[in-house]
Amino acid sequence: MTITMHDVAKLAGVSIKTVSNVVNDYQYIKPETRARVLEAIESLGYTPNLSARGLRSGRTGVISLIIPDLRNAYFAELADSVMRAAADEGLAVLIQQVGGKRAAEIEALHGPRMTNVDGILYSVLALDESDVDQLVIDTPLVLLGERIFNGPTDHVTMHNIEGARAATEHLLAQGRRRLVAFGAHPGEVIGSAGLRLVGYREALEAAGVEFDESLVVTVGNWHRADGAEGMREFLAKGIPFDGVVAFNDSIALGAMRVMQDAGIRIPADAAVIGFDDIDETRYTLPSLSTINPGRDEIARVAVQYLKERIAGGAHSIPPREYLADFELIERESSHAGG
Amino acid sequence: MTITMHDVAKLAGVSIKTVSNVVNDYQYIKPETRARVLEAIESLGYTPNLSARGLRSGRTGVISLIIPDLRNAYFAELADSVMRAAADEGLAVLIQQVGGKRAAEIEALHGPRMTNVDGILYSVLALDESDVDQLVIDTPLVLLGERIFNGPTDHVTMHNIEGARAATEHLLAQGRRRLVAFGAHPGEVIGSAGLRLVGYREALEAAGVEFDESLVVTVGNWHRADGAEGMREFLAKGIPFDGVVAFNDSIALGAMRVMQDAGIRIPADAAVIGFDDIDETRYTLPSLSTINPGRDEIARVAVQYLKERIAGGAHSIPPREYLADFELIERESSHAGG
DNA sequence: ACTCGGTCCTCCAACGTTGTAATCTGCGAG
DNA sequence: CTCGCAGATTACAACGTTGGAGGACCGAGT
Repeated sequence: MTITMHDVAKLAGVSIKTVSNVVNDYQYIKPETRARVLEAIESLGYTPNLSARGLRSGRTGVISLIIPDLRNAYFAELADSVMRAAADEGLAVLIQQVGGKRAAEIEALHGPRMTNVDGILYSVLALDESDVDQLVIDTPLVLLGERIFNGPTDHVTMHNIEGARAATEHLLAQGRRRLVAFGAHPGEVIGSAGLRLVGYREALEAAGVEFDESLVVTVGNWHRADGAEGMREFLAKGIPFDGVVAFNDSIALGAMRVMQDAGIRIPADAAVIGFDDIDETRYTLPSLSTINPGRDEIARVAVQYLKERIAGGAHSIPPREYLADFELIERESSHAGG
Repeated sequence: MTITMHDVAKLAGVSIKTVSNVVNDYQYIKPETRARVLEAIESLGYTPNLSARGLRSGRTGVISLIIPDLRNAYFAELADSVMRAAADEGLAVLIQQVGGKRAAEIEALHGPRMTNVDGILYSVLALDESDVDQLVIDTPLVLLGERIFNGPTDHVTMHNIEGARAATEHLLAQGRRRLVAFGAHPGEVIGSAGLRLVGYREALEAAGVEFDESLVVTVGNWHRADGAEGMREFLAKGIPFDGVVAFNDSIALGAMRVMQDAGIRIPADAAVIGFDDIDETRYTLPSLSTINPGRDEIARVAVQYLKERIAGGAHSIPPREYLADFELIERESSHAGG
């Protein structure tokens, strides 16, 4: 039923190994033979069986991308970037959603799915530095995002502290002084939330503005709904503020909506800036200023690193760290004097 | 280096076939033997090699999801729904982005990646009914979305005409009479755009409102940017209107933004309703009324159909068609008398 | 004429698993 | 005490491919 190399070989009058050589671009093949084989492949509609290839060669041409949740626009766009970068390298992407659950992340790293995959891109959310042991696996692995630095693997991420600092400075430069740090995770030091809070504090300090604990708002998950709820609770306290540094765009948008319902004008009464530059920030009312974390660059470098690990062995060279450039994107939500 | 069934078998003192039987839940195994094997698996950290399994059994446990683009929120949410449904069935999902390009869609259906996959969920965008031949493949295939009806495969989608009709009637019921049909694709009859336009016209006719060609606005791609541009061009013509039936949420949001910039109050001056119920419609200002197409149901049924095809052979039973229930979600953008 | 190195191609085994069919054990019925 | 049968396990081959090694051919250098 299915067409194999044997069929192609027979039709082309060569051995199956020659067919294999043609398919794999082996250099010593007579142009004439190559043509004959390609013609046979074409006429039979042959496609290589990737399971067999994977079994024999140990390579499947598939990499896994472990992310919390595609519903979150940031991760959807990250997945998009990764898939484009992977496609350029001839790799397919198997996405695994782990919902930010610890057990699921570990399972994804160690489960049987992994033997079917040449490498893993893992956007860490649930694990932290105490889990470094979990990262020691035979499959090449590249980490995305924060939470684990100096682990045993390559790590590609953004300049979190600097980005948050730039966002904060941007609002401070407009004379805003009571800036809400929106999206904190209490006790977290090393994750995105922790680092971005550091950048926020650095900016305040550099500007000589005193840090006010009551302006730090915790938002558990970083979805729009959580942002809306976090802002609702914060407004209920009646604490005055004139700006919001949100640690991601989704919660910024959720918060903006609640602020507007409460009659707060953006940016006149309070400026807002987010993080991630997801697509919709361009089209909201007002459009949302944000930090572009260099997602395409992150994806490209991460796939590149992974490819090198796949080619050279998971632990052939020491772990690398790459920090992509960020960019502050000024939109209506933080227009000076707006 | 890697641990195989042989290692497990040796440690447990059984044959490798028994290990295989345990792994595959074969019914006739002494509980004691099973326990011994499981213990060996555990202590060695054995995971089955899916390439080998795939080669031998013809099943990989992976299905492919072909979609245009994850950046489009609708497809990101669809992918999310599909992955959850698939995970419940023990299937992993390999997403292939084809960017709405014809060649890429065909390649995805026929390329070598397909031999590595048990079945395909294909959200049709570029192909149409003249391409039905392309759909005749050995791999089980379930179609999502419009464009191809009565093809050789199962087809799961929504009630497009009825949904669009309900959306239109909703605005008509408020006394709106000059409703823009936003997102048309000229000449397309059978795709989402074509069907939704039919629903729009049906509703007008039922209400005795004359159809006005000048209120039909073409929007090529259904991204936010295209919606913004389409509305900008439409407004430039100065044609009066009091409502917008947008054929998807993304273009509705892009359009809303442009309308607001132009000083049009929503819903006071013009009501807006979209299609898809993507997450962000809840948080925009104003929040967007929309048609929930039953995405989870579509995903669940599609995966179910596919699983049955995988179990029973791609062409074991005649093609089925399933239309999910839709729901009209009324939000601020179409509040009566708003 | 003989060797050598480069081309081009083929043979064989192996990757790790599961389908098929065969074997073996015990136990109750005849 | 044998037969039959269900339960439990195993031997063997096969899935389609590629790595490794080797063979045949050919022209050039000695």
